[in-house]
Amino acid sequence: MQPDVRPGAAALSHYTGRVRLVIARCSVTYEGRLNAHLPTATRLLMVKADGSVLVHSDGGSYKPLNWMSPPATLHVEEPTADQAAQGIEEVWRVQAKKSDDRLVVLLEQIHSDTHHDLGVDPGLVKDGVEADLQRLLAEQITTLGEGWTLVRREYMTAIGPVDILARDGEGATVAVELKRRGDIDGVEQLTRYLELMNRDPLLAPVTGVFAAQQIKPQARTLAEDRGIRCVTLDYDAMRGVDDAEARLF
Amino acid sequence: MQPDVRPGAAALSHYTGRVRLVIARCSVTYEGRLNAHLPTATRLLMVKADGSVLVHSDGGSYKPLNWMSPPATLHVEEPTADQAAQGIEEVWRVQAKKSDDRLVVLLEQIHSDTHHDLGVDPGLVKDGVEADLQRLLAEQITTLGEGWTLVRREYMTAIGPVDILARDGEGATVAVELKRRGDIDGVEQLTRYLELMNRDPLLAPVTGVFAAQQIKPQARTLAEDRGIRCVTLDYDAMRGVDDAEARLF
DNA sequence: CGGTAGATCTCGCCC
DNA sequence: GGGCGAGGTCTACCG
Repeated sequence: MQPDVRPGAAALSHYTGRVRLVIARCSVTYEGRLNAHLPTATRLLMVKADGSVLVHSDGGSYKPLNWMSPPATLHVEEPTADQAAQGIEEVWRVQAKKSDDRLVVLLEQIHSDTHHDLGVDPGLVKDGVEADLQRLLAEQITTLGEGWTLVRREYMTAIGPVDILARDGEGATVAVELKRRGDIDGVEQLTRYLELMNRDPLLAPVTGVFAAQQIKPQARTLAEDRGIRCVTLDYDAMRGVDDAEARLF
Repeated sequence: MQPDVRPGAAALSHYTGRVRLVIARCSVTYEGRLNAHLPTATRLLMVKADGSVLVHSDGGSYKPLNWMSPPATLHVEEPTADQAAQGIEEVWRVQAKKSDDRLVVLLEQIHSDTHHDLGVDPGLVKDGVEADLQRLLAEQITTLGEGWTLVRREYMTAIGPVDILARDGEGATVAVELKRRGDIDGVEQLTRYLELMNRDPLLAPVTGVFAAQQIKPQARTLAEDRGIRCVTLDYDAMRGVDDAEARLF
């Protein structure tokens, strides 16, 4: 297996500052693309070196209840007399640098406040995303039929790139749209490409193949109604072939 | 302004357990829908009461470098002799309960390990999402033209709900698709609705309006090519009208 | 439970 | 920087 190591993968993680963790009873207000408010409760506040702030509760998923995206600046203020009378100990104003989005945190009881050095992160190495599927299918294009040949991957058109352009056993042109999960959007996308390419007398006629690890029934129905062939791909099997071929060299 | 308080908003945050925060030098491997690996570095590990684990670096945005979604179970193991020889102090195996997704964390140096009680979170109150825009446009349907009237919001069809169904000044039926940001997907969505509705002799002819706070050039081109009118909405102005009307009562 | 569509989407790429 | 597409999308809603 060849992991898809992208040089940019680590580029966003090169901050070398410190992370600040605060456990506090607080209320939080976001004003920007929408308005969002969190009533007072005890939460985890994470402040990263780029000024971004994450407000987490115990539960939910990886998405914070409320947050400010980087780059941003955190200003810590003393409470006003009124705020102090309500038990507020600190006021955080987090201002986005590239918009007027802002996050205000009113901290009532600070249970814990720590800083930690994390250093540079080497970043994530991924394998098995659509790009890997595309590489494998391009290498194993005869999966789609005997005598098929690859024209090219990412064939550019005026409205975007066709995942794979190929020729079938009779030499006819085929546009292949590839998805991990095939749903209606992918069929629409392929349909737009086919309409455009079939208007080009140098390319027409072009037929379509919708290939995915899993194709939803509604997407299959729509595709077949439009004369688009649906193919379910077995990623593990394709990867197995890839590994077997690699061992030959 | 009437905030859109959804009773379900807090439903996911009712866990009353503790959050565990660990700062440690570690490597992380995820195996599931794809494979993803993090080489050794110092990171923040967050373990929530539902067994979910978040691996954060200092930087990026709110998305963790790697994670396990709830519900999951965390098993903490002693290192094998080999692992101990490599300096590994603890092995975490995080297993998803509803799939065979798993996350393995090898902890080499644990700098900090704390637990915190957060309690129940009341959840987020939002205002300004598509639902709010839809309510405002339905109330101010004459924004789209003199003499226009509302038929109904969320008009159900066989393939999904049309955001707003209205009649223009001449009494002709109009389907309105509403977006905060209008791109090509929204045009495709409206096109599917229009095709379906225009096959129904009781409804046809139905024309389309694509309304959004911002419409991307490619989406506008596609829409106008299909005879769909594009309207840019001013949410602040619409909210201002709403507030002014509210003050009359 | 599955399907659809929204999101302060985030993230990465290409122009 | 904008546009576009993918995502371990996540999340809410509706059948």
